[in-house]
Amino acid sequence: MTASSNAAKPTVSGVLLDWYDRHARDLPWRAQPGEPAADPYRVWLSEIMLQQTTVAAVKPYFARFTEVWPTVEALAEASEEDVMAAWAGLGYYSRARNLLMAAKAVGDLGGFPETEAELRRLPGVGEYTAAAIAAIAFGRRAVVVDANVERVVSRLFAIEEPLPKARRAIRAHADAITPDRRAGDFAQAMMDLGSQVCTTRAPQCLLCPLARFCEARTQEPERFPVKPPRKAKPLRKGRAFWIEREGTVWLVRREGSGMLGGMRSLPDDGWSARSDGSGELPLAGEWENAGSVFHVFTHFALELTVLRHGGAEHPTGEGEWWPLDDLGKAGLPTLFAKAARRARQIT
DNA sequence: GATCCGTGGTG
DNA sequence: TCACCAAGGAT
Repeated sequence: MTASSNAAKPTVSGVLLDWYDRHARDLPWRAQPGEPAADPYRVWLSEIMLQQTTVAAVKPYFARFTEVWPTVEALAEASEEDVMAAWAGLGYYSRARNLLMAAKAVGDLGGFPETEAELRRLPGVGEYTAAAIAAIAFGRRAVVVDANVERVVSRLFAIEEPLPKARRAIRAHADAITPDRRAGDFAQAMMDLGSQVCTTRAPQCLLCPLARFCEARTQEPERFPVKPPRKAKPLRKGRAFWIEREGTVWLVRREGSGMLGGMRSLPDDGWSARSDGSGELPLAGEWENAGSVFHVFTHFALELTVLRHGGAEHPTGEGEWWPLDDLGKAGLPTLFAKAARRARQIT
C-alpha cells in the first residue's frame, strides 16, 4: 500500500469546500473573520433580497436596510410605507410586503426558527430560502437548490432532461453530494462556483475545481441545464398623469398585491390591470403630452405616455401632494421614476 | 404545472 | 444590440 492509496478518495464536497476556503467571496451578510456564525437576521434579509436579484444590485439595499433597521425587532416596528420606499427600485415588491410580515412573525416567536419546516411558514420564505437559512445561519444539513446549483449539478451529471421536469433529478443529485457537515458552506460554495466559474455563458472550466467530476466537461457545458423556449413578450400601452401644483405633485399608492402593489406612484389609466389602459382622464381640463417612456417587465413591455395637466383643478380621491424637491424620497418604482423625469424634462 | 411578479447587467 | 438572465415565491 502506498501512502496515496490510504488517502480518502476525493469527493465533490471535499474538493469544493477546500476551494471555498481559499476563494470564498467576502459578502456583508456572511460571517466575518472572528465571528463564529452568521447573524440569522442578516442571512434571512440577504436571502430575500437575493431572490432573482444580483449580488451587485442587493449590496446598497442591504447596507441601507441594516443601517436603518439593525435587528429583526427594529424592522418589525417599521411602517409598511417606510419599508416599501426603502425597497423601491429593487423590484418584486411582494418581497417587501412579506418581509415586514415575516419580521413581525419572528418577533412574535421570540426569534428565528431553526428548522426548514418552521422557516418555510414565514411569508416570502419558500423551499430554497428555508433550506439556505437553516444551513447557513444554523448549521443544519439542508439541500439547497437555487439556479446556480441547478446549473452546476445539471452539468456535473450531464442531465439531458429539460427544466422544469429535471428538478426532481437535480435535487436528488444535489442531496447525494451535500455533506453532513458544513452544509451551509457547501451551499455557498456551490453558489460562488455557479456565479463566478460555472457561469451560464462562457464557463471557466479551466479554473473549475470540480472539472474532474464533471460529465459535461467533455461536451458543451453551455447546453446545460436544458431549457424550453420562452414566449415572446406582448407590448402594452398606457398613460400616467403628472399633476403639478405649487412645487408639489399628486402621488397615489397602488392597491393590493398585484403589479407594483403597495408602491407609491403617479396616477395612471389602469394599464396594469387590463391589456391596455382605459384611455380615461382623471381630471377635466387641458392635458399636454410630455412624451413616452419604455419599460420592460417580466412578462410584458410597456409604452407609457406621460400627460401633464395644465389647469388648476385638484383631483379627488386618495392621494398626497408630494414636494418636488423631495421626489427622490417618495420611493417610486423605476417605471414611475422614469415617467417623472420625462414629465420634468430631465433627459 | 403555469402564470404572475422588476430591474439592471451582459456577451 | 437585445435576448437572456439573477441566491424564487405565491397562487
